[in-house]
Amino acid sequence: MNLLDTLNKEQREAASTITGPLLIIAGAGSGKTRVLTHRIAYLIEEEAVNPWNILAITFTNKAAGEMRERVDKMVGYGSESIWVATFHSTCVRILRRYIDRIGYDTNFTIYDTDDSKTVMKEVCKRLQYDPKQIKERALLNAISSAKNELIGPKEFALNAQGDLWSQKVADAYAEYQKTLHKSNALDFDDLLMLTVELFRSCPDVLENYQNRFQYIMVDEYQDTNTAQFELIRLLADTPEHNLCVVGDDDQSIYKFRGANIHNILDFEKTYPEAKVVKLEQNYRSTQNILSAANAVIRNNMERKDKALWSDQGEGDKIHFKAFESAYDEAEFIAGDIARKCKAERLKFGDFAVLYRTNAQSRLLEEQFVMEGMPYQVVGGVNFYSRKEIKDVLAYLKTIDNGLDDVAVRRILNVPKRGIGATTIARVQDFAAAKEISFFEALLGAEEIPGLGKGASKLVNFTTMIRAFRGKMKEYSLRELLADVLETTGYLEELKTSGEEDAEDRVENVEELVSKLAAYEESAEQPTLSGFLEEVALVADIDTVGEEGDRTLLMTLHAAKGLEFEHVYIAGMEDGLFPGYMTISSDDPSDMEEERRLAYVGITRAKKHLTLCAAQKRMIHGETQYNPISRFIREIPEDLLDRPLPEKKSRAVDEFFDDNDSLFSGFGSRSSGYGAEDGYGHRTRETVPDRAPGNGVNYGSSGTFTKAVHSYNTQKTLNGLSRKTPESRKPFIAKGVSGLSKGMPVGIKPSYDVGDRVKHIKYGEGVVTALEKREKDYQVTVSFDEAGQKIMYAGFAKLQRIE
DNA sequence: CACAGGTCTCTTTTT
DNA sequence: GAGACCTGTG
Repeated sequence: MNLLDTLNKEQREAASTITGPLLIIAGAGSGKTRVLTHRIAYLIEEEAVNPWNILAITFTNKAAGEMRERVDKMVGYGSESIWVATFHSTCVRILRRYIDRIGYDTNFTIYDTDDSKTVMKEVCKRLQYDPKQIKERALLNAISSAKNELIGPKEFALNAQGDLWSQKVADAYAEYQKTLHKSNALDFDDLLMLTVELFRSCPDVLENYQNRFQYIMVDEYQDTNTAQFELIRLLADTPEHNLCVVGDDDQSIYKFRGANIHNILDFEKTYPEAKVVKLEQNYRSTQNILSAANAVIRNNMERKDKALWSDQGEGDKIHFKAFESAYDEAEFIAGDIARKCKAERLKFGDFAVLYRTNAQSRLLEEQFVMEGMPYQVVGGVNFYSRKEIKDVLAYLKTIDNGLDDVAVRRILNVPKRGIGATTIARVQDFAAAKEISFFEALLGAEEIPGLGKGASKLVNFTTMIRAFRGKMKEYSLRELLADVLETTGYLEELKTSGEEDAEDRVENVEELVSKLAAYEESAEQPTLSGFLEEVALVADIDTVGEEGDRTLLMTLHAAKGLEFEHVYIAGMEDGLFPGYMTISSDDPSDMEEERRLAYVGITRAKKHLTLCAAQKRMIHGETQYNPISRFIREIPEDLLDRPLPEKKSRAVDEFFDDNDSLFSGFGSRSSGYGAEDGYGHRTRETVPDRAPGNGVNYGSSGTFTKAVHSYNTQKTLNGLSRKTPESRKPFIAKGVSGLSKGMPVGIKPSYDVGDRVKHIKYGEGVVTALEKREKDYQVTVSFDEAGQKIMYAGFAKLQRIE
């Protein structure tokens, strides 16, 4: 049997075209990964290509891992020598070997966004920039874009002439880069830019890799930026141009990160001899879902014409639900999934909830906990950017590379060693004057003038670090980390800090310990540097495994490449999705990008798609009233299971003209609203409370999940009473800060003074007071563990217990 | 030097 | 609503 027999005609053509440039336009769900893996197998088995000569590049580690796994299954011997990696890790591997050719040390560390920010703060201080006028963030964004466009500090300065802001950026860029270089550190963008620089300035190195990578494949090509484009172009700059890129221009959603959709749109201009194959048959979704996706994406101008089709039949209509509030929306989604799982014996893992912004996960998460359902939030705060993890890693980095100033300074006084700001400033000045690193300055603490007794504290610190370094030879990595946690007293301080989430933090540190242990076991030659490097390049999506039956909650961005039987998209409102920034942008391509995101979201669903909108929700502490998303209105009505409320475009202040039809954008006849369809106000009492005590996700089987935050309503109270700032944004209800008109008074809770109640976060306690307030009941509870708390009944969601 | 409390801003998306 | 930042106090 032929290797390619199971492919359709187009797929087969794509997989068997092996010489010259090849562009595969692969619509969502068209079997792209299948084609890539078959192509690799075909190269090796039919064309006798040496696996060693194959390079396959992806964006995420997860994608790389999956590809590797699938290729392994198809290709017997030799598949391990295929180079399958992400852009960033590919660059790291190359730079570790050759970066000394362009003036860096091969033992460089990688700075994440947080670290970059710390450096930039420093730079701004040095350049005496007014933090009110010049934001680090803006500078970093400008520098990042420059790097993505392969513009180095010198070239940037040349271009900046005559423009005041650009000149400020140019100075900061130069200084920033100098600081990084001194710390022997590279940021994410450097990895790409410097690899290109290396190739350009060292033709022998480039040639070496060109010889090795005779067959190059790039996945998700629509998301490449200029640096990535150039990197690939250089590698494929051989007489044969054996370059195969796969992508879908309709799924280009990373413009904010420098992705240039023209890389894929203009592929044929770069390589006039290129062959193009379009994969339009979709094997994932029903026709109704595809028709909806097609209808939405058709509104974009900048795209290659194509239309997905399926032979799986029409399937269900698209479900549309509108709710009064974001709270109702979340309640419905969690309840609906719970109900379906129970009634139809479906698995939680068959469901995913997608949203535009990470902030939306909170309400959903709360509801999932209420329902006692297993779930995992993907994204949000990356595991490796959590404070406690960064602290511990900073110790390891300091031990590994003393030049990493950011790491050293991070932990110098963590846990507290009585080393304050003045001392640090003196060390800093000394280091700057002597042109040595911060750590080197610490080593010579006695020579630093004006330190007084502070000097001995610094000596204690450096002695400790040097002791760790000394022990590295005899220690395993695990032992080293255990020693660090013990000797520094970090874990001890964390445990006794009394902070509310101390427990979660300790768990996270323990998680890190097991990650290190796992690394040490699986790596061929485990080293501290190796571990730190691996850790620097993981994305949150990478940690989503197959195992465990739980519903995934994530942003639309994170969902790219995934598929689920049931998909819910929450927050389909103009102002949120498409976002406010997009709506007010004068660049039409911004809206196109947003629309592509909608397309990505819709095409994640295999069988059932539910689109949700809420007429009001809190954003940045303000209550916003948003109309239904234009993307929903772009879907033909006959594909939806219910008619949309009439669209009206009335001015914002007219919202409040009459109380009866307050939210005209949603249709005053209230058709389609949750309350009357029986789902919108699904009561909490109907589902047994299986919620775990402290937000640990039921059944999440070892994968890291974000802990549920407390909803301490003391803060809410402040939030509500705060004056709503004068706002220029559209769709924001001016002057309404939740407490004023139209808000119903909370229903008297089911518990009373003297009852025992249970709170998600604080555990059990006794109600000591219950008072009616303007908007809600204020309840005071004396918790067994957490002490007395005052909260609003509507928010606290207390459960009465016997 | 450490900590508590207040103010301000903010991201939309992330390797 | 939360984090970063600033300020005043012990």
